[in-house]
Amino acid sequence: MPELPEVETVRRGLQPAMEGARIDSVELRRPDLRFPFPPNFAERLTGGQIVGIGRRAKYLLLETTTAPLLISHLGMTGSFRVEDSASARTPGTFHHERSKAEAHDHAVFQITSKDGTARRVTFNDPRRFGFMLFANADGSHPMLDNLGVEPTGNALNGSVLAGLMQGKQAPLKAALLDQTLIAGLGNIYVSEALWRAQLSPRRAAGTIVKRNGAPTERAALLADAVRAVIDDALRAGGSSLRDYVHTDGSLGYFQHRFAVYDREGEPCPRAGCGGTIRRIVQSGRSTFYCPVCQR
DNA sequence: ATAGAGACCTGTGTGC
DNA sequence: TGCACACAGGTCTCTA
Repeated sequence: MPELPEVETVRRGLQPAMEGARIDSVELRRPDLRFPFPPNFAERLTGGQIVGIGRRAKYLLLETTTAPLLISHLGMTGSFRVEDSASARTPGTFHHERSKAEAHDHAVFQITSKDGTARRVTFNDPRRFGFMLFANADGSHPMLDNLGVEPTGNALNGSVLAGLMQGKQAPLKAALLDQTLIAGLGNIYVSEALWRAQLSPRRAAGTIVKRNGAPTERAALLADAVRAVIDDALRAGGSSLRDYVHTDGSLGYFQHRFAVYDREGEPCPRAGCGGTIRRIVQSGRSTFYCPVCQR
């Protein structure tokens, strides 16, 4: 489920329940996700208080009073859901429904929110590409060390983007997915941003930079497009394709506004373009674009 | 250094 | 209905 807008939506869903909460217990239903849970994971968290929940790129960061900074990634299919403990197991729920919902619940946090409500926060992840790790005592971790600029706020502009792309032979698609350059874009929003900027995903990344390293008009347009698509998706609560996004089980709705993603064969939505959306594979992953208006 | 392929996992949809 | 295959919001590791 997760590119930056989805992860940030999850963070915002967890925050009211978790910030300031006490951790009463942590139950792990298997020893590992993508990586093994750290030693004494549950013990180190239990009894602590959650100071805050943050995000860097696609990583969720949970600060507690008893354990090192908790770094969590949702992988492809990870999700959190928050339930009041009292109503978590609704009487009358059919057995098969429950077992389906709980089939891949791997970690369960029992907490008492600062309003006094007992809640259950459950991490579910069918493919187990997600993980939870502890950072070093100083909050550093190799996974966080080489992350690029956030595509939110005004950190990313034409000149910054030009600096990142200068000299790169890789296609724009691959460069935009590189988390060490820009941190948070994924397969959907790269396709969408390139459509908005009318740039071909196959174009060599370095071609949006002038010889002297200055940004071209294309670089400025692309930087704006990246920020705009992330911002729009955030305001729509992210995109829900196969898994729920929100911690209360509700869906994001940005998927209804995709211009090109998963729209192979459909007409390009750009007024007057007349092109047909095409799907190609770049470094093993689908890219969607309009070959007529994206150059 | 840099670009691409393969690997990690499970579920779902498609076509025969 | 079964079965094989392709594909899925990510990213780490290995190879040229």
